Formats: sequence, C-alpha cells, structure tokens
Amino acid sequence: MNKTEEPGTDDRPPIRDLLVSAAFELFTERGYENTTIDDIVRLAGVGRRSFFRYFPTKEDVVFPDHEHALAEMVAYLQADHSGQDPVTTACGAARVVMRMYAENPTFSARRYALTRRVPALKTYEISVVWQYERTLAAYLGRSFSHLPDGGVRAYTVAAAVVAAHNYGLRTWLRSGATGDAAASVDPALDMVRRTFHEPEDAVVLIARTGTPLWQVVQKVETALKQDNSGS
Amino acid sequence: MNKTEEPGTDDRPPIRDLLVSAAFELFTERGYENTTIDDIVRLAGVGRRSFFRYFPTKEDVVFPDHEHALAEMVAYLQADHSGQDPVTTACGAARVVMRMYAENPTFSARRYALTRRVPALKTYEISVVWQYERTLAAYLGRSFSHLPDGGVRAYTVAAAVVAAHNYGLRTWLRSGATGDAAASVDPALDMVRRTFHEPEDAVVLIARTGTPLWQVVQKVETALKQDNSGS
DNA sequence: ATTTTATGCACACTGAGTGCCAGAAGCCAA
DNA sequence: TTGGCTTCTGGCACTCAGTGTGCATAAAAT
Repeated sequence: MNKTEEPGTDDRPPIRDLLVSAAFELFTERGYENTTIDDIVRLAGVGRRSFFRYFPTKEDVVFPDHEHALAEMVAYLQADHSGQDPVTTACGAARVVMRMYAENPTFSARRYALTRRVPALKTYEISVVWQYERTLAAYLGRSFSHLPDGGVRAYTVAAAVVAAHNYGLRTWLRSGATGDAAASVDPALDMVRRTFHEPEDAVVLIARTGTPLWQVVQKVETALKQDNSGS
Repeated sequence: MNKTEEPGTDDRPPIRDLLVSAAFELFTERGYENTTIDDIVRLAGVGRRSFFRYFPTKEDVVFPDHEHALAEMVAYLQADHSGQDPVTTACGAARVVMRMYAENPTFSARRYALTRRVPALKTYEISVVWQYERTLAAYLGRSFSHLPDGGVRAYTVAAAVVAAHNYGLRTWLRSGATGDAAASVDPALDMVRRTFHEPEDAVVLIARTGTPLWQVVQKVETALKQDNSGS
C-alpha cells in the first residue's frame, strides 16, 4: 500500500503530503478562491489528475486528517466503557478529537484562519463536525435506549458535547494555539457533563433533627460509595 | 421575445416560483445529480442566466424560503422577552422556524426526501441549520453575559435547542408530515428547557420534623410565588 | 416621444470534477 | 533477466456549475 519505505534513501514525502503543503502555502499566500487546482499541482510537481486521486474535492485538502480522526473516535466509542456515564464517555470521545487538533498546533491554527475567512471551507467544516455529532448520537442512542426520551436525549447531548468541544477548541485556537488545549476544552465539557448528569447520580439524604454529625457524615460516605459502585 | 402575455391578466407565477417548481419536479423524477441547470430552465421556460439571478447556487433552489425563515427568527428574538427565561425564548425562536416548515407540509416532506438522499443537499441543510444555531447563540450570549460560563453555555444551549428542534421535526417528517408538527417538536424542546433551567429556579424547603402539613403547604406556596415574581 | 431603469436573455469564459487510456514503476514467478 | 500482472501516475477531453458582459425589450419617468 505505502510507497517503498526502504530504510535506504526515501526522504521524498509522499504525494499526499506534498499536495497539502503546496495547497496551504498557496491558500495562505493568495487566498483559497484565488488558487486553482492547477496552481497546487504545479507547485507540488505532480499531475493534475493525482490531486483528485487523493482528495475528492478542493475542500478536502484542508482537512486531510478528518477520516483518521473520525476513525479514532469510532474506535474509542467501541472500546469498553461499562460502569461509566455515557455522557462522560461522549466527552471522552470529544477529547480524542481535541488531542488530534492539539498534536499539530500550527497546522490547526492555519486551518482555523482559513475556515474563518472562506465560507466554502466553513460549510465543509460544519459538515465534518456534523459527522462527529452523528457518531456520538448513534452511540448515545444505544446507551439511552432504556429511557423514554432516549432518542431526543441522545441527539441533544451529542450536539451539546460537540458544541462545548468546539467552543473550547476555538478559544484555544484564538489564543494562538499555545499552551494546553485541554485547559480550554475540559471545563467546557465538564459543564455539559454536569448539566446532563442523570438525577439517579444524586444522593438525597434525610436525617432526623438531632442526629449527631458523625453519623450524617458516615451515611453520606456510604451513599456516595454505593453510588460509585452501582450503575 | 414572446413574453407579451395579455396585459390584463397576469396570473402567471413569478419566475422564482416557476424555477422552484420545475427544479423539484425534475429532482424528484430523475434525481438531483442527474438534473442540470439547463434542464430546469428549459422546463421553466426561462433563460439560464435568470436561474442564477434568483438562486446563487443549485442547492439554493431547494431552500427557497431560508432567508425569510432566518429573518423571522431574528425578528422574534429582537422582540421583548423580558421576564422570560432566555432558554424558553430560544425554544420559542425554534418554534417559529418549526411553524414555517409546518405551513407547507408537502413541500417540507419532498425536501426532506431529497436532503436524505443527496449528500450535497444534506451539507447545505447543515449549513442552514448552523445559521440558526449561530443566531440563537448570539442572543443567548447576550442573555448569559452575567454568568461566569456564559460563553460556553450560550453555544451549548443553542446547539441543544437546534438539535431538539430538528429531532422533533424529523420525527414529524418521517411520519408523513401529517398532523401537528408541534406535537413532535414541543416535547423535545421541553426536555432541553428542563435540563438547562437554572438551579435558581428550584426551591429547597427545609422543615423541622413534626411541622404540621398545612404549614409546609403554605411555605411551599409562598416560596413558589416568590420564585415566580422574582427573576 | 425620448430617456431612464429594470429585467431577462445569449454568449463566452473560468474552473472543479470525471472518464478513459497510455505509460511508468514495483512484484512475483519462471 | 524476462515476461506478465498489478498499481500508481499523468495527459487529454469532456460535462457542468457559476460569472462577466453586452444586448434587447418592457415599463416607467420626464
């Protein structure tokens, strides 16, 4: 599948990376609309037909790792998360995507600058995000199937998780993509997790007036332990 | 050329409606991809250039009332909603859009059948929905500006409201777009409203053991009244 | 009646995306 | 090495969406 990865002398990057580099160089220099596919393949030194072999559309070259990120999310959701709140698992899946953005801060920042300016790229980005949302909704739909409003809840929680993730990510990107992306994303996701926590996770403790404090503390401790082990 | 109809009776629908009708007829008959702009204008009996005067892209003809719907939502949000929960107002704005869909059930159903099958139209629809979401987020951002997490909360609630609205609308459309759309959309929106209600709206009443029931009832009544008047 | 304005139309052009075929480059058996 | 087999790449021609421009016609204004 891959080109000859002989340990000898193949320092030439594969065509796909060549195209991405050439495209971003031209897009940032003279703009997305003012750059044709011919310009890109000329700079990359490959044939025009090869571009569409690696990227079905002109927009795809701006999101070269999208397929990979989506596959990672699916793999994460397919792993075992029994005993964990489904909302928490969904937030974990969002964090997987966040980490992939954080792995290439400069690339993510340049792409963000592009998607902000070019409407066509913004539209494409939204459709990409929507695929994440759909994947999360499918997972949550399975987890919420026992609830009477499981269907709505799944779609709503998925949308909320994705929105919070994007908000945190945008905050990080606007701050120059320096520092820890999780510091921006995690608080946003925690807010979603708190608001959508099931009431079954809450403990209401009733005690007679006059109960000694140590007994109350003990009861609270026991109740919280039960709540952790159960469900 | 031969446009000179009798000047007395101009019951001929405007070109814009002609194009929409012709486009939908061809799209549902032979598919979106297999229909060219030339086919549409030929059936509509107008020039090719006129199509792009009314619809900037081929996708736009599938959502001819989008601009109007967005304007209606903006107008609704600009009206006075003081004393109402911002989340409730956002749900009301979503209901405005829902009503516009419900006004033309058959058209909405045909469009739904198209957007389900054609990826390009699905992408366009997502970008349309995203504009609603952005508008809601801007409104909620103003309403939540006093909260420490107002930014995330605004975007998250907007996403949740839109997701719930779409879920209800899809449910209605899949059931043949017969009956009341609100019956599907309202419960979904109510779920969002409940989960995002501020804790300041809750009342926790503490009473000594042995307090007579009528006193408890009285206290509850008073507390709820205060909660209603204060905001 | 003539100028102004608006609107639809025809023509030509750019550029994205596709189908097809030819050639180059690996791979495996003989 | 040779010869077939597969895979990858490039070139060419084509369709079609979308744009710029100029012209024709009808209504409106003067």
